[in-house]
Amino acid sequence: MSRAAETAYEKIRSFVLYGEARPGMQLTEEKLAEISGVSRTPVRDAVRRLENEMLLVRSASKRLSIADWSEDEIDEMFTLRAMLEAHAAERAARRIGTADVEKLRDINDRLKQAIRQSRPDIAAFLQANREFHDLILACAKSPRLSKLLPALIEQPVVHRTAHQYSNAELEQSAKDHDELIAAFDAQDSHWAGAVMTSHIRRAFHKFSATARSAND
Amino acid sequence: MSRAAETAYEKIRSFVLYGEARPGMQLTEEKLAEISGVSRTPVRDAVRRLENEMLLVRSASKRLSIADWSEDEIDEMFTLRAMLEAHAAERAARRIGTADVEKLRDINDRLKQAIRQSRPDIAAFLQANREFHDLILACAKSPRLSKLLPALIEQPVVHRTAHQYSNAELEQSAKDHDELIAAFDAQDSHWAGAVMTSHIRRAFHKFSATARSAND
DNA sequence: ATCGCTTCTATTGTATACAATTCTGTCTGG
DNA sequence: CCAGACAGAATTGTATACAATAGAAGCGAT
Repeated sequence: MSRAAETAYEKIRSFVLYGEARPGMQLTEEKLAEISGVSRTPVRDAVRRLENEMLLVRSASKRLSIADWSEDEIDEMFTLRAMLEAHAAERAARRIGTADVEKLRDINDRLKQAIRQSRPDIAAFLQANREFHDLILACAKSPRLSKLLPALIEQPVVHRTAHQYSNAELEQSAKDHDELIAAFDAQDSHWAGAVMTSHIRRAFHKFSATARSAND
Repeated sequence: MSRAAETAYEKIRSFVLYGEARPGMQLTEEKLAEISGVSRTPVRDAVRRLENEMLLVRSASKRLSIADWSEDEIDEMFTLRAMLEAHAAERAARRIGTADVEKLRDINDRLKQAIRQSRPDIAAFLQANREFHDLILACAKSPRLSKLLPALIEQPVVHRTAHQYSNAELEQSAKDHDELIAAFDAQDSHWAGAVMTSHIRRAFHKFSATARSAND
């Protein structure tokens, strides 16, 4: 994807995630072209990608709208993500080298710095967290997994969850990462997988709890 | 995807799977347009889909070629597929109704018919097998899973495996399906998941064995 | 002869015009 | 007042021409 298609992708994506877009909202290719400042051709390209990530949905007959996930779908998303990220951690544990373990340590240090302040820097936390998980995925060396997982990590959900975290919960995340690093050091794939599973499933329940209270 | 894009998809797909295409072979959008008899625009569309299914790969700089999976990638594919199909079976076991269980029985009866002949009809076996697994996936009622799984069930691999099956192995497949149906009847998700796991992993080892002997 | 530069060619990316489809609102007959 | 059909508008799909970019070939200097 070159310049135009790539910028279209990014603009549309941030419009959907951080802009004034609302779930279920209808869109047209032309509007999106306007937003991203390119013609419809690269827009269609970007839209295909976003459809695959299931951020956009093509309604009954080809009309585009912004995805609106049911509670069951979000549960399922977390479950699948837990399965696949645990699997990624297991693979990574068998393949990772000391250099990459060091990198993970560095990233997690930055993550700790971000949260150990009078007011935790959630953006920096999310950034470091993302890098951490991405590096593990890279160490798993599975093209397939790398293609599948992004479709399960929906930024709106991740964001919303992180912004609800208490200090203790942020610390727990950092501790999970420490333990993952320990498991990688020991090249213990079972351990790594188990830590990753509980790491994700804790996030899941945090998310559910806040979603529930928001709906009351 | 309407007419042109859809026909392009199908033509390219069958060219890749059953045509004179070879793994690693380079392709150009124009050649594909020629093959499918439409212009490059819908071809690009189809190519995107096939890239997502990882049947086509975009090499370093945007050049297209036919995917060529390493042994490790195929292992990984089976492992992921086993995880996700087992999960689908578990979900289905909790949601399936008697009508759909009946349908599964019918499909599996057709499958048995196909293999219980002097010369088993592998095409009919594959067809019924596919319907069986598709119906389970539908009963799992998870849009996400439905999007993810197809990227893991590569037809070349499935085909190659099925054509190597002995009569006993074909029968074992049918028996697995019978047991899945029993698990669904009992709404026992653990049972269903376990049967599915072993069903897929057996296929995996059959595939590996024949692949290994073919390489000697 | 080889390395690096330049030019040319092949291939992919983008814009635009037009065709096909689907949606919306209005009108007519009952 | 409602159902169904029709006309018009909006939206998506396709083809084509052209632009940008990557790859290959040729050329000369050392």
